[in-house]
Amino acid sequence: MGTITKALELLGYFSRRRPEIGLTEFVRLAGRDKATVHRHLVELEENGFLEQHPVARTYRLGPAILRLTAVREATHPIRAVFRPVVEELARQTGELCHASLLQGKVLSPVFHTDPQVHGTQVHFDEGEILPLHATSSGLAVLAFSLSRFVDDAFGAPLPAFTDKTHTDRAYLRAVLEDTRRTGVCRVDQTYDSEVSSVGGPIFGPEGIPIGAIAVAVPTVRVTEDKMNDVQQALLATIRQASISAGGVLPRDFPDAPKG
Amino acid sequence: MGTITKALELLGYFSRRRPEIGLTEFVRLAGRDKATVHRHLVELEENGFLEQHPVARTYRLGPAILRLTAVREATHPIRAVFRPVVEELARQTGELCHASLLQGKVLSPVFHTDPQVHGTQVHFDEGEILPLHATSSGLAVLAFSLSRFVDDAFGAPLPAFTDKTHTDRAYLRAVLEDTRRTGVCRVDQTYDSEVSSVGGPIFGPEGIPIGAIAVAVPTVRVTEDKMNDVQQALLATIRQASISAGGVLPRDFPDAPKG
DNA sequence: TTGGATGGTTCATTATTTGAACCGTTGGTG
DNA sequence: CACCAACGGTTCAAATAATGAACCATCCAA
Repeated sequence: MGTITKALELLGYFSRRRPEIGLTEFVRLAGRDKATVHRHLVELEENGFLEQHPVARTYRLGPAILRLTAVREATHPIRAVFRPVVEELARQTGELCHASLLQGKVLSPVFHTDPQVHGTQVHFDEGEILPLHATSSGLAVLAFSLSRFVDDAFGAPLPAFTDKTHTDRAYLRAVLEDTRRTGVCRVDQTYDSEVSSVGGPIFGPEGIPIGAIAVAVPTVRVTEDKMNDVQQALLATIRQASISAGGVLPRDFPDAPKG
Repeated sequence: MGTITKALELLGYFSRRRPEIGLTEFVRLAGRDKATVHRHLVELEENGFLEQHPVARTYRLGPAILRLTAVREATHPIRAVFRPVVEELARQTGELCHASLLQGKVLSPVFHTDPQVHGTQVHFDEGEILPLHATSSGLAVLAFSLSRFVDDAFGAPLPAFTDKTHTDRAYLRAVLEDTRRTGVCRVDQTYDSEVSSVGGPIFGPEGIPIGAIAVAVPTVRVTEDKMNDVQQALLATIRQASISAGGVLPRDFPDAPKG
């Protein structure tokens, strides 16, 4: 494994639950020698990707990350596009909604919001990369991707995240078929216990998915009527977000039924 | 120079003016062999820091940047803190305002806004790392930093950016003295021709600057009255932004005069 | 006072990176 | 239509950087 990859993976250990990490904890997480990890941390810090607390000596994500996001948003304002439509979807559905971008063969969350109208809330950690096969977002992306991409994705190991994660490829391909018919994918506790979700793809300029938007519903609030409402709202959101992002929907993408 | 640094520096070549970069242009910018640069780009892409356009083959900043920003903001929401105060300052002053965070011995811009009330506007590129000695933001940070930090900063070469950039250290130390007295630093075309600016420090929890906010004014609009108004507004903004960011002002920080 | 946990450093050894040389594709020009 | 320039991409022997075992310093709890 390349040295660059080893260093960048250190950045991926941060999360809402783990905003600051010390050297020894990094060593545990990375499984590498302390001297090696230390040198990577110093070099990331020298380049602004980390900053070290002067007293506690723990590290956190640094200003270069923020600066590069500002650069990216200045020219491809995808977060600015996602925010209003995801916030409106959250308002309509009353549930946590999140948007993510395709990163190789995983999804990288870029924005989420929870309207906080209920006593219980889905926990969402924006640092958590999402698998394709075990999430509604991921399956929605696969459903509208090229065959080669799907073959590659299914060619890799498919870990189980809950005891309801589907790993049978024939079954998953049938789910993709169904998603193509309806435009969105519905899953039940395949990634998180006690959470169901409905996800739909966001299309890029070539009519191929570049990301996804999903609505997460605690199973205690799942009813058939509610999930149908969520699905309708999501179909409209997908359309709007894709167009706002400069994308085009495939010609056979299902229309949202009127009403 | 470490391999990690070489790779991360590639990310720094992106800007509003240069949102997408091809392999050959990277080679020119980095001054390294094509095979080396290509391997670094591939490894950055594999980790989500870059994505490659499938047709044009150019690279742009990738989703991992956005995800890590979401993680950082979830726990240290500095951009969320800066945005309202910088937008209000821009509304009050009618000029481009920007906030940046200290990154080693440079400033890394994280948010800027232009109220666009005038026909002419200052160009601002959020990818551009700002030097300390040649900007009002930088000098404001230095004025309230520890002596050792200032000595280190002045111990490095001090490049000139315009023919009005001050590089005489005694002169610059006098500017720092004046800034400590007034709380903010005023400069005239030291970094950009035709642009003057007033900058002030943002303080962290230890009462030491962690960044800065500045107002940039095209020299055609500079009057003594306007710059005094800008200075007053900025003093209030610095105080508010520091407190909102969980910082404390040094006990001898000058009060904004009443009125 | 001692021991454990943490952050940090050194340098011989090992692994990775490097870049000169090469290949393929595309588009413009004569 | 052929050629050339510009660009993206690959290979592998040689060179360089990275690695990690062993060590040191500090702090805090028992």
